[in-house]
Parts: sequence; C-alpha cells; structure tokens
Amino acid sequence: MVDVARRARVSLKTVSRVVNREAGVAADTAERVCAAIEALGFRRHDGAAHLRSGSTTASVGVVLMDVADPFYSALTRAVEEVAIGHGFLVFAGSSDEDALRERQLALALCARRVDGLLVVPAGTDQRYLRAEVAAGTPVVFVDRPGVGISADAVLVDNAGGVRAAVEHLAAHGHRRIAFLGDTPAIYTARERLRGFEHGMAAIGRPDPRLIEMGPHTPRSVQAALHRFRSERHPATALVTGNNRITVLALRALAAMRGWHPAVIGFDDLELADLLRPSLTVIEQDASELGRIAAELLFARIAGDRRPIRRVVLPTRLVPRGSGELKR
Amino acid sequence: MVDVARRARVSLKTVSRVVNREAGVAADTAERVCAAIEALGFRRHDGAAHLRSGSTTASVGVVLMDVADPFYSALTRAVEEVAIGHGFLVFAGSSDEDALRERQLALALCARRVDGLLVVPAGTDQRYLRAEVAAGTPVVFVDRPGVGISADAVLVDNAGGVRAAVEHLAAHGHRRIAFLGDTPAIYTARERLRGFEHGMAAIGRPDPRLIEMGPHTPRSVQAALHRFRSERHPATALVTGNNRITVLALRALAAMRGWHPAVIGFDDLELADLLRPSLTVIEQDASELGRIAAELLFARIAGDRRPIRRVVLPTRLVPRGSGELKR
DNA sequence: TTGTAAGCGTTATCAG
DNA sequence: CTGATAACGCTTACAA
Repeated sequence: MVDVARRARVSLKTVSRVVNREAGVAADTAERVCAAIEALGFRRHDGAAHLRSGSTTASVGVVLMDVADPFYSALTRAVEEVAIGHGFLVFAGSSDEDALRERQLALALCARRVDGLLVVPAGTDQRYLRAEVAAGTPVVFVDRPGVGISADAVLVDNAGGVRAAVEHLAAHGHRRIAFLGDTPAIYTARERLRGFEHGMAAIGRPDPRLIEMGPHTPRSVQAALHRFRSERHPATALVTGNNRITVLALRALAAMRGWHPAVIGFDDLELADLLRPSLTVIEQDASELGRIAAELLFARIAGDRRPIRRVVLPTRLVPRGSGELKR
Repeated sequence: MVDVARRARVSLKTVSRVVNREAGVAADTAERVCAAIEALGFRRHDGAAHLRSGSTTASVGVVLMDVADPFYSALTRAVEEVAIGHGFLVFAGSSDEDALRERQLALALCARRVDGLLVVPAGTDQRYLRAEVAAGTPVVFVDRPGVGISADAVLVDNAGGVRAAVEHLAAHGHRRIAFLGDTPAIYTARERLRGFEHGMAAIGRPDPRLIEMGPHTPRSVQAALHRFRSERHPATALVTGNNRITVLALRALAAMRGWHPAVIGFDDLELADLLRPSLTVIEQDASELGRIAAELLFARIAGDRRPIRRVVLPTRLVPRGSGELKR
C-alpha cells in the first residue's frame, strides 16, 4: 500500500480511502490511485485490515463429522449458502468422529478468529470451548448437543422418527423388528435406539437379541443380519440407524437369498426410490438443519443475546415400499 | 498478550516465548506465565502473528462447483486430509457453476492470504487469477483446466472413459447409442461428448438426433429419452454424462414401460450395485483427484518451481449389468 | 534467562 | 479534500 501511495504521489491514508471506497476523494486523485493499484497489482491484506480495525474476519468455522457423507455435505452447503448471503466465508473441517481432532480443529478455527463456530460434536465433552464462548465467539451445535457448555443446539427428532418407523412396521403386522444402530458413543445413535425401544415397548417387549449397535463394518452388519435371521423367531423387519448402515445392510441383504425383511432406513438416500422394492426412510432435512443453525449463528454474531435455544426439527416417514412389506 | 505479561510480571517477549514454546525460559517464569494465560483465558491471535512474521497463514482455499455433489464432496474430503497432514486448514466455497461467484470466492480467498488455491473453474476465463499467481499464490486447477492462465491442472481422462463405454456397448451389439450430456459450457461435458463422438465414429456415423446436451432438468431428460425411444430406429443404449444426469435418466427410465436400453453412467453412484440391473459406470476417482491436486499444491507452496504440470488420471469402466444388456 | 525497540500492512484520529 | 502519526497484537533483531 505504501508502494501504491508513493507511485500515486499521495499519502497512505488516501490510498486506504480509495481502496475502501470512502467518500471525500477528488476524482482525479482517485483515478491516479487506481492506476497505481492496477500497475502494481496491489491487493489489500484483509488480515491486516481486520487487525487494526478490530472488525470481524467475516468468516465462520464448521467442524463436522465428514464432508464426504451426503448428510453432512448437504448441511455444509446450506451453511455456506447462508454465509455467502452475509458476505462471509466458511472454514470447514472433518473430525472423522475423533474427539481430539474435533478439538484441534475448533481451537485452530478460534485462533484464526472466526466470528462464529458451528460444531457437530464428536467427543463427549465440549468444555474446551468455554473459554472461547466466554471470549465472545458464538458457538452453535448442530445435529448433536454440546456437553459441558451452554450453547445453542439445532437437532432433529431422532427418537420420534424411529418410533414412528416402528409403529409403521407394527401396523403392517410386524412384531419381530430388528434394529441396527451406530455406536452408542454417538448422541444420535442413542436417541434413535431410545426411539426404537419406546416404539417396541408399545407392542410388547423389545428383544435385545434383535438389537445390534455399532460401530459397524460390512462384516459386522452381515453377521448381525445372519443372527437376526437365524433366531428361533426370525426378524421380519429391520430398522437401520443411519445412511451408512442402511447401505451396508442393503448390500448384505442382497447377498442373502430367501429372506426379505421389511426395511426402514434412517436418513434418505439418493437412489432410494429406484431400488426394488423402493426404500422406505425416516427423512431428516440436512439442508434445513444447516440453514437454521447457520441463521441462529449469524443472529448471535449480530449480537443476539437471548437465552440459549435448542431447536428440534421434525423427521418424516417416507413410505416407498420396503417398509410396507407385510409380515 | 500485554495483559498476560503484566499479570505475570514479565515482558511481552517472554510471554511470546512461552506461547511459542521457545527454549530458554526459566521453569518458574514459564509457570507464572502459564498461570496468567489460564487466568485471563488468553488465546493467541494467529492473524497478528502471521502479519509480523510474514509466515504462511497455514490455509488453502478451495473453490468448487457444489460441496453437496458427492463427486466434489469426496474431492473436498481428500484435499482436507492432505491439508491436515500439513497442519493446514481449508477454506471451501461452492461456485454453483457461476463464473462471477467463482471469481468472487477465489479473490476473497486470496485477500485472506491463503497460501494456495485449488479451483474447479466454472467460468471460461481465469485471467483474473494472473495477478495472484504473479504475486506468488500457487493455483492448481482440478477437474477442469484454467483458461487464460498457465497453472497446474489435475484432470481425468473424460474422453477416453466415454469412448471405452461406447466400445463396450458396441461389443454387445449396440449401434444406436444415445448420449445425454451436460451443458457444453463445461469442459468435462465437452470432453465427454468428444469421447462419445470418437467412439461412435469407429462404428459408423454418430447420429446427432441421439445426442442431447444440457443443462438438464428432470423434464428435459424425460423429453430427450422419449425422443431417443421414438426414433425410427430407437436407441438401444444410453450413455449419461455425469452422476446428476444419470440419476435423472434412471428415474425417467423407471417411469417408461417397455423400453430398457443398456445404460452406462459417467461417475459412480453409491447404490449403483444395488439397482436391478446393477448400473455399469465409467468410474473416476474423486478422492485421488483431490489428493493429487492437493499434493501438487503443497509442493508448489513448499517452493516447487518446476514447469507447469497437467496430470490426467485414468477412468475405468466398471461393468455391472446395465451396460452388458444385449441389443 | 530476560527485556527493549522496531515493524508487519492496515485503519483511526486528528490536524492542515 | 488530504496527510502525519499512532495503534492493532504479535514476532524479529539485538541488547542487557
């Protein structure tokens, strides 16, 4: 910027004025400055500007599980959309369900002075964010609530969704319903299991042998399904706890001949409607989740000091065929 | 930091030493400083540190088409992985195939002084990046080459993949092969069309009535398929130009009774193997694309001054059934 | 082992 | 309308 000033034969401040489109610069002076900027290929250093002005960095950080998972990538995209609308940029990182990585990412983002943080907690303790929140960085948790810290959270009705799925299967005559969930270390997995147990309790006693929590691999899913099938009273229906598990289960089922349980998956899949039978799912709206969380975050960034909020979005059962197979 | 220094009754520099784990600080002094840091909830301002030290911002920018598209989200994840390995953070943004947005994103990223830029060009002119490259910010183009600027590019063999698909269909007796591609404004769409035409030229003359380029909507795809079917000599096989179009085409085909052309899609789909018939695809490795591009970028960031490189990754035909249907 | 002074690139303040 | 000077929070260079 000094170079530009020298070349345009004006002071530093005048260049700054031109760059920031401040009023009160003579047209010909501005002209000269612009020419110098052009000639020197000058580009303002945003970081330095923020440092001095103490203004915002116009960026938000997002820590999620895995950008490559369709659920989280849809969420990220929605956040990005809201951010762009506010003239903000998005820093994103995947924790890969690793508490340490979540923490490192979140703190690194804070050290960069992001104006706000959106976090899908992987670990079971977010106390490390207390200092940041106290220092004024708004944090909004998405998909799962933060633990050990009071902050906004935007979630979906996990339990209600699974419960509705169980009721739906029961209405089609099923009593031997199996559940294939993710590791109970994950909040959503616990909630979905709870919904399953509630739903089952309404039609009798849930059979623990028909419940298998993760983490799952293709092999573990395959093994669980074989067990469900070889029970004295085999399962006639299956509820899967997330889109990863649904895919593994469908693949394993396709390889098993002569057993066709009804299936309902948690979270939609892109080609679900093209499978035969089409896949019935418990739909959760990742975009909406991201949009609402981002808007809440921007409200906080803008100074909203209202009490902590916990928003729970509904889930919706989408019957397509696989969940309507009779017992 | 001054506050910490005051509280610990040491100089600014000593605090800096402790924060940066520099050697040569007495244990008890360090102790006192740490206590002060703890008490005041001090967190270093990375931006200020970079400003003075002139060091890197330890961040890279990624401008792509749409993070929510599985192809690009897999790519993003791979980039992230490489970045984390280097201790870098990733700024990502979607251009949504809009040239203006691509430009704004890229320049905003540069103003933040990212150490390098990974760009999937949406527009047809990347000259606006010349100044940045001249100023020393390495740029690597991914999936599509940049125009009007000399920079590295990591691409896949689009034409070769489609050509192989056509040959594969021809080997199964097909001559009336239709192509449903994306808008020719997109480099990859043009390349894939070129591959199609080459492939067709080898088995006769390509029929322009069996080619329909985008942009596509569910309706346009439906209409195109109906035309392909109602030709005097209906198409017996179909090649789709990307994963979005493949999904639209499969959905439209499922709604059309009595016509079952062989289908090969460009780019894999998560449930492709579970469809009936299973979907034959031209596979491109998004993760590998992202990984290689990121590694090239980090090499440039590290000072690699070798000549501009253009890397072209192979594509691979994955026969699963839909592409092996006889005429 | 610790401290002082200068300066990174920008904007704020206040004077001409 | 324009400019000199200080300051943002930190690190570097050099002393003590």
